[in-house]
Amino acid sequence: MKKETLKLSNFLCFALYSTHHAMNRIYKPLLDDFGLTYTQFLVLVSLWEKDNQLVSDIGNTLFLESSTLSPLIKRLEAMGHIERKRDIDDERKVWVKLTRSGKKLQTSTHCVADRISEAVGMKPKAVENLTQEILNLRQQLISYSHSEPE
Amino acid sequence: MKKETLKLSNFLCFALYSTHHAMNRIYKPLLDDFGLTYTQFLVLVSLWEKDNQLVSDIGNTLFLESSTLSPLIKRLEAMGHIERKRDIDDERKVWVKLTRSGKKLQTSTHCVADRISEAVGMKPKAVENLTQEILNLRQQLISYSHSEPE
DNA sequence: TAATATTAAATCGTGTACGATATAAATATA
DNA sequence: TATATTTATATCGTACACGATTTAATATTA
Repeated sequence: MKKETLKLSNFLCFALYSTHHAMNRIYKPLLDDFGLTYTQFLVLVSLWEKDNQLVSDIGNTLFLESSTLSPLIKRLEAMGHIERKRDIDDERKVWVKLTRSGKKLQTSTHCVADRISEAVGMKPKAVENLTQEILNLRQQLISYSHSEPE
Repeated sequence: MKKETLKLSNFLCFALYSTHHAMNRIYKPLLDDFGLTYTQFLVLVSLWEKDNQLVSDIGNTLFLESSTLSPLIKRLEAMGHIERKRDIDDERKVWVKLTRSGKKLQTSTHCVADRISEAVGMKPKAVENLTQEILNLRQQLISYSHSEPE
């Protein structure tokens, strides 16, 4: 029974890991049409929800470090989807704002969400429930991280 | 209500993505003590479950490509945890086998599983249920991928 | 048997991801 | 005011992760 617990199929972490990858494999070809990666798409989603955010705001929303976001945001800027602007009062801060092109992507990527929803193939209520359960777990893990110094 | 659907917090994919990362942040310092990354750990778990596998077997188990596994397995070999050996009858195939050191790690990493279980903080039955629901979703996503040529 | 196709693993290029560190600016303290 | 500390972002090094390609070996077919 100790053996049973060690089986890969019983690992909650592996379920999360492998299912995330399975999801990403569906997203990839869909986002390729727009020249976006999944993480770049997430940054745009967060900006569509609330435009004009600091790099650190986006990091807090997506749980990502500046070492991940800085190059990624520069790529989005190079593609013309966002603009970066230093804060006038506090030049350490960088504001990230959607361009016309970045805003337009919100409409044109509607089909992506539709296809994902189709791929998931669950009733909206079931999706909502599962999402909430996973978010509860995330909350629990983050609380544990904060409580443990190491 | 269209707007509501677009909120990041309602994205099942983002729940998976961010919770996987939250899990990884707990694993990392624990596995650091053994000089392992999470993916390397998964390869070892799969070998502890069944020793002497082909690179492609491990890929099927973990849903990873040879382009990910080849360098990773070489690192595990350099650390002395596994051995690679070409098949005699079919030299395209590479068998991956645990060394004494790799086998020993199974015992010494028991504490890692304990800490993870503590961090998750759910009853075994609840963990099992959530894991199964996520695995069902993975199965659904993979089926969809296979049914869609693109 | 020779030419072709398939297969298993490895390599290459791009893009995350993170910890550690650097840089520069703002704030706190002496 | 000079010094120290903190803060926001960026850079660097390492390791995934994937698709496309390569290499070498095996299998198929003409």
